[in-house]
Amino acid sequence: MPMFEIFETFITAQGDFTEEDLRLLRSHTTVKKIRRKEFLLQEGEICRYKIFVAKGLLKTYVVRHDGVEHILRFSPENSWATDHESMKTQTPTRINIEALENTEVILWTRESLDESCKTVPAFQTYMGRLMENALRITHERVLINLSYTTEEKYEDFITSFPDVFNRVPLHMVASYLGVSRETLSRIRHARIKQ
Amino acid sequence: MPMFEIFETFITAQGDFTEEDLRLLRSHTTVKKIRRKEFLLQEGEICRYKIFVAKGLLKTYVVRHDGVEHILRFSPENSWATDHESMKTQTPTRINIEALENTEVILWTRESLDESCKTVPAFQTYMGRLMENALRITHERVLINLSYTTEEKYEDFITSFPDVFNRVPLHMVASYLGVSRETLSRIRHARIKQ
DNA sequence: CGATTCTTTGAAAACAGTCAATCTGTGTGG
DNA sequence: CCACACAGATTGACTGTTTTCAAAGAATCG
Repeated sequence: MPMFEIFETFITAQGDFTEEDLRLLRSHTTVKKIRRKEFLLQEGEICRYKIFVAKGLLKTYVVRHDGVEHILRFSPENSWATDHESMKTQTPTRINIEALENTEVILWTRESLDESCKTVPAFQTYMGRLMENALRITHERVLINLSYTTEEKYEDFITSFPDVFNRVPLHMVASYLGVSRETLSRIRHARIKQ
Repeated sequence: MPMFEIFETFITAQGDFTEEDLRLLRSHTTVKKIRRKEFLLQEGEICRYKIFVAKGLLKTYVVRHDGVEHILRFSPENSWATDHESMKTQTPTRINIEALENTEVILWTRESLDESCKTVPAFQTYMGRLMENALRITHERVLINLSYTTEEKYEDFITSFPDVFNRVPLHMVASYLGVSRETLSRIRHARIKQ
């Protein structure tokens, strides 16, 4: 399926979009294919795009002073990635967005995103819901960080993101959960034996 | 200063509000005084209000099955509290909102909030910014949870929320950070000796 | 195959949680 | 004013978990 049609199928399920809406959205975006290990955003840059993943998988992460990576988010197909703050305030980002697989994305610049929201009200509504969801999920993640044991976090990840779980190496799950790869390996081992 | 005027002063600094806007907002809200240890929301209820704190201090927290409390947020004056999800979907909440001091609040119901957004565009704009900020702060908190040592989390709390820090007992800071009160006590002790 | 990348394992050390006892400060009522 | 209760903070001893480091074992890819 052509890349933009994937997006059309997705967005049509999220709200009431007319043919004209879809045409407008298409005119505001560019599509891009990137290969595994390529970056869509790197620390120090100003974030230029809001990214829709039509196919493939992205990881959003920060690198600490000592070189340790912390994964903030995985974005598989039909999900989004960006640094909202850097894009909005035009300040350098601390985050990196990298493809874990060969990936096809649809890109909005700040201007074209504004334009899309202005000319396609259903898109603006969807963007609002997207932000609400992001906030809900992030709140949930804070709560999980505070109150779950490492085993529970691991369980939760598997059930919450099964599609991601079986496409990424274990050490990235560990990075997402905030534990060492060794610990997660041992937890998985103990779990399997049950 | 009368309670609603505190809100007027605050909101006027956040956007362009006319006298008429402020009159409309006032007509959509109710004000309330609650005493220390009283609740504005309890687990199992459906959240009825979006809360602006004009004076005092609220804590938002969940209670785990084993009775352990996890504080999600402190809301001192000029900040907000609610369970957005429960309010939007009219489902029972898992969270509690309790006053840590005698507190004065301004309340919007779901209907009056919609009405305020519809009739006062500057208010809707502000609500959008409020959500963006909430998301930014929550993302930052996830990152802190993942990458900071307990000492660093404690430091960060002091500098990020100095006003809250010196109004709440240490064990609540511990609950917010996700460590035991004993550990935080020892960390503080070690810190003071430097 | 050779080179990465990823995972596992063991042992030691660092860290945090738990439990129990004590200490401190605050405010209340007699 | 004192005694007491109460909430909060601290401390020590112990336990349990996680990290770290080092080495070795799979698995994958060009």
